[in-house]
Amino acid sequence: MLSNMPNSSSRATTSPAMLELARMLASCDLKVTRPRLAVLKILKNSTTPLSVQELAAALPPLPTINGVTIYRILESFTERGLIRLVNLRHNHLDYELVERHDDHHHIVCTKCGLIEDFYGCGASKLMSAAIKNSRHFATVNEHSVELFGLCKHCVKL
Amino acid sequence: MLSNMPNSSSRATTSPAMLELARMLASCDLKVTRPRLAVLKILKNSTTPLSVQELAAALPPLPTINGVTIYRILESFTERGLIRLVNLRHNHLDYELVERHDDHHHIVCTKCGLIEDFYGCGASKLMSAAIKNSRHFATVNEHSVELFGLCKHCVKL
DNA sequence: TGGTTAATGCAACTTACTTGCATTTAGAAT
DNA sequence: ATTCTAAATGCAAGTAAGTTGCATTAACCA
Repeated sequence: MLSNMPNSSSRATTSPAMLELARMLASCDLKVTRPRLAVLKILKNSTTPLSVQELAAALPPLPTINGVTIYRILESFTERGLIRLVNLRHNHLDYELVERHDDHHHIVCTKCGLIEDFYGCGASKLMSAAIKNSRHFATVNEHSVELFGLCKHCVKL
Repeated sequence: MLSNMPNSSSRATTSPAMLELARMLASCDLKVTRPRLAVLKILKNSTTPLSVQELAAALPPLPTINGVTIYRILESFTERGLIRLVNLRHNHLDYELVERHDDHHHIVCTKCGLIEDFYGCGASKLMSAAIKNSRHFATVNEHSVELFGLCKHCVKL
């Protein structure tokens, strides 16, 4: 059923990368549409989390995707856990793809905004400890960890 | 010099609590003004981080504080490290007071939004490990950790 | 007690985001 | 393939959020 790609009538190449994106949508029970593929592609290829505006600016100019549609797509992706909002202390939230293993975090330079990824934060211990000590919580299954500091360049300034 | 409180001409009581707030501002090189005291008071007394709108709604109705002023106050407080923005996955950022020891984090119910605090996340180990493995970073001095799960009430639903 | 500079308030503006409704289209059934 | 239906998109309009410039006020230092 993934063979019926949007734009199947056009010259679109339906590359393996596009098939992978389509599979990601389908596995989240999201219909495979051109705007959704475009948004997902950008997030997949981005090395950093993106603001709505950055994302919108990165979309192909034609055929245009309505701004309203972008908001609705981001909302549906977030609902399905395909993407997530992260706070890199840039005074707004950024969207990023959620990976399977999901122990992906960031170090952010508080001066220039440089972002570096890191994986594995040992939060499973923390999560079980938290649940033990918690008054009101029954389960903890997700976590976010971000570190803030100065990159090698900014530390010299 | 803290004795010259704003509204010193009025009936304001200059309570010890207010003096404490004034001291917090002064120690950040922020002039002690009525709007700033009001904003700081709300954040100090709140048990949870607050959105701009929640904060604005919590301000005393009279004398009114202009919306522009609220934004500017929050900006100046953030610059001086008096407050900080946190992402509790409520689709917006919330402001909270920064405490001295600063190892204060949250567990958030992904269903009802309940927030519980926890302290001490053992991030110092993580931070030194991160700096060791980092390609681009020289120092890491702040961190944010939030946990997400289900509260005892929502887990039954 | 002034004087200086920063903070506030106000008006106008830009940008961000939402809502309702008409149109299109993906995906399932035939 | 063709048709059907619900969901997704686009468009127009509107609301809310956040910003900017400038005049006024007030904190706080000498």
